[in-house]
Amino acid sequence: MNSSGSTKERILTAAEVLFAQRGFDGASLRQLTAAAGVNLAAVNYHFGSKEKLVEQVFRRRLDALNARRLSALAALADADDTTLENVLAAYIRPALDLSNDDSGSLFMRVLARAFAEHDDTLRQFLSENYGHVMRQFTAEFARLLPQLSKPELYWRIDLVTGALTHAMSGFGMIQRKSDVSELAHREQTEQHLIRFAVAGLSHP
Amino acid sequence: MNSSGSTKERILTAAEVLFAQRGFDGASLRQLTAAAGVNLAAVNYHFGSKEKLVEQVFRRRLDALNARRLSALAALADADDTTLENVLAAYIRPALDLSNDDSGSLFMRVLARAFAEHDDTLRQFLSENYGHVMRQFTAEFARLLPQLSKPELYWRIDLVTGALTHAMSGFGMIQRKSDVSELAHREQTEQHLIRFAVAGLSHP
DNA sequence: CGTATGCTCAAACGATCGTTTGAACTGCCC
DNA sequence: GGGCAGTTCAAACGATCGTTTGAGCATACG
Repeated sequence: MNSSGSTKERILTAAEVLFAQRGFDGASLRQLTAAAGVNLAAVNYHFGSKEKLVEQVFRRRLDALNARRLSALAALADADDTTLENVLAAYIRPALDLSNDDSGSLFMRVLARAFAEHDDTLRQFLSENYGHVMRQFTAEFARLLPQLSKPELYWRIDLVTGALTHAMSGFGMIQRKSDVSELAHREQTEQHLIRFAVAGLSHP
Repeated sequence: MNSSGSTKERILTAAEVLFAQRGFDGASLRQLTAAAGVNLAAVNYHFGSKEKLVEQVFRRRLDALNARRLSALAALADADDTTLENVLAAYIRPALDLSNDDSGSLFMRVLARAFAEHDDTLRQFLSENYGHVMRQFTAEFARLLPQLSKPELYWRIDLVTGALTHAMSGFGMIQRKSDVSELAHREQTEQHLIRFAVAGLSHP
């Protein structure tokens, strides 16, 4: 049982863990509130419903994640340094940083689950609130890869997104070896993802 | 309500549709048996439990899918024609063919859901029954890409798997245009996936 | 001190879940 | 026709779900 922070924060943190482990439907409010060390009724009191709790779990992480992505992208434009590698890094690095945060590490899995569940309500929420981020990065890719037709570019971005979502949510078999530091592993991971994405986006 | 085939077949087909739409937990036996036009108790009578029904849904499709993948790979070896493109086609084409089958088209989504759900029971079942297929293809990739270290190769296969799973389960935004035939669209898709995978696997 | 406000609590609500039961129905062999 | 194995059926079981309720507790303000 978690016992630090406010009731709301404890619920959000416990929800993130349990949603990642068992899914949105699979994690019950009784398990969740027990893990958070709060009363069952606290969820409906503070969030209104389970569905609104799910939204808040996304908001807490995605607001920070996408703000960092956009500011990293803006920093590249300011420095006149918008190479394909750098734009990809602006997209990938904030997500990998999140994986370092002990409680945030599970969030990418929650996100991947949301994609897999095809829940229209959730997809619409994500599209409405964070679609502009993807649109901004897509525009940058289009500028950097002018030789690609629109459909061709969308195809490649779609495939790269699939690969990154898969990898960052920890589906794969790649695990950190004990003789590699956490920092070194993250930088290795970042380099793998970026080089793969560059190849996938810009191949002839 | 479906009304063709035996009770078992009707249940399996309805289950595939509903599992793809609502997930394994989200689809109830009552919805499922109503859609199949059979009695609620028929699932437990014919399959023993809901969990065993899930296994059978996978078995029915994966047995055929992986047999076709392996025979396509064997055909390449016989013809002495094991290029990277051809090996990837042997893996991808049977899955895309499945997407054409009206009732099979949802199965790749079911498979992607299974990945996302991180269910240990299901993952173990898939690994035990179909792990040898992935191992055989991995060995072929290792032979065709001798310049890559083992970890490097695994990284790339992992990322390619993510991209293909994502794309083939229809997560992406790519839809067939009305002025493109179904056959032409599938061949375009296949070419996109193969060229992307070749780039991701063999980039310098 | 009194009371208003924000929060927590145990308990209960109705709904829905997977599963089980025992009777009814089917087609086939003796 | 009588009996039998295979299958279908409506009904019920206990468990668990999200949500609601109303009493109780805390803290701050007049």
